[in-house]
Amino acid sequence: MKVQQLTLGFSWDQLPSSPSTSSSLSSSSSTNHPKRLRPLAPKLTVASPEIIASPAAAKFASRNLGSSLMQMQPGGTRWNPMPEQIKLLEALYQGGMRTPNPVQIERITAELGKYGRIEGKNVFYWFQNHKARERQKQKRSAALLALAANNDSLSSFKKEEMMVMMKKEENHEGISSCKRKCIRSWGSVEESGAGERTLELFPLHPERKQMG
Amino acid sequence: MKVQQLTLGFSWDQLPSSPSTSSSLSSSSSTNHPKRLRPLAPKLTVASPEIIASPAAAKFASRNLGSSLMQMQPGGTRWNPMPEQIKLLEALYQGGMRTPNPVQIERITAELGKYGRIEGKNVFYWFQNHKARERQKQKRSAALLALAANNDSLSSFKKEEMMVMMKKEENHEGISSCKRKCIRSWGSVEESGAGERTLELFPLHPERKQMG
DNA sequence: GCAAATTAATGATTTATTCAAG
DNA sequence: CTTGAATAAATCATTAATTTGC
Repeated sequence: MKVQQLTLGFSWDQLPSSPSTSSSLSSSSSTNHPKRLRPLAPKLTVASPEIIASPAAAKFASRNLGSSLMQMQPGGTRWNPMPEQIKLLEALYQGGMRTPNPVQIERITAELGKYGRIEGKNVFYWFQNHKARERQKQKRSAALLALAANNDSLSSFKKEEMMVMMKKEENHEGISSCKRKCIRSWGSVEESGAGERTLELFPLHPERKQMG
Repeated sequence: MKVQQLTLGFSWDQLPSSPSTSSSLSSSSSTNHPKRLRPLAPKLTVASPEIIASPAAAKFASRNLGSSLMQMQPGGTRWNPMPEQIKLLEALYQGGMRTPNPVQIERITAELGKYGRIEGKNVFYWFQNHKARERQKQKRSAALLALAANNDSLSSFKKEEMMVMMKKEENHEGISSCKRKCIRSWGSVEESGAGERTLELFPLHPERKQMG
């Protein structure tokens, strides 16, 4: 059934302000979505009691190493990333950076040095580890799925977590490659009396996420 | 399962694809097109017959939907927006529109149809893509700004060690297959001090498979 | 100047994530 | 907790634009 013949007055000035709530605007505009908190995120406790107080002090310290006074970190040797550092690194990672070249690492190190002692190798290792552990996450859930498929005892894991992971894998593995395609279609088909409809891809009720 | 076909009273219908417009589109007063002209002109005729088939139609076929006739459009290429269309869409975007609802999409489609063949899905995709890619740009420029804020200190780390490890990492990515593209994408070490050309901090296609 | 080869841009699809009603 | 609805992110694919060798 064609919905056509929109012989409306149609002034473009009205469009941006949707006549009916147009709530989708509110959810996606410039307001950054602060990643909903995830229950399972370990969140990497960076803060230990002996962390360097201010970024400036940290920077100064990083420039003037050699004094034993500067060895304020517990182990004394390992890089302990500051939250700001993690933030920038993850931003870069999400921007697509995987294996930065030396020039890039130098720049990143220089920037991160504002917030705490850091060397280029730390940056390099961080990318290496982050990349690898992202892959590990994927593989772990796949392995768990395989386990669950063959073994129903499953005593050592919580079943809730298992089900969550299985659900994630469902789309990839459960549905075979040939089948998971194309349930959607845009319906370029002529009307021709055919009963098939296209998948509704747009909210019929744009007011859905209208909530205070 | 997750997605299913809904039989709702709303479906996207494309504008009447005036079959005779191909010549008029390409030849009419097209001197004003600074970029992207002629949506219907096939560039090369190497194609075997099935290339013309649109993926949506193929999927549709694979899914047993009776489909007495599902002839795809003769000019079954993807939508290639006219400058006027882009101008209007960008105006709407800047006006705040991000995810237009079906009614809005219908109106926009009707309006843009004055300048060339277009369907509702094109409008929908345009907003989705534009929104996503504006976000990407924002992220990247933000990270670049953060990095550019500091360039004074150089970190101390062993470049040679890192290069060895990087080489290990890159082995499986088929760098050798691409000749000089990688130099552009990843930057080269020796241009560290030369020129003020902005170094690309992000690979264009980080995890992409090698090009054919 | 020109086509072939390549690159960058972006249209179109698919997959993963989020939210909250039931 | 499960599931439907919607969207964002990632990916695939095609085309305009650019480069390159003659």
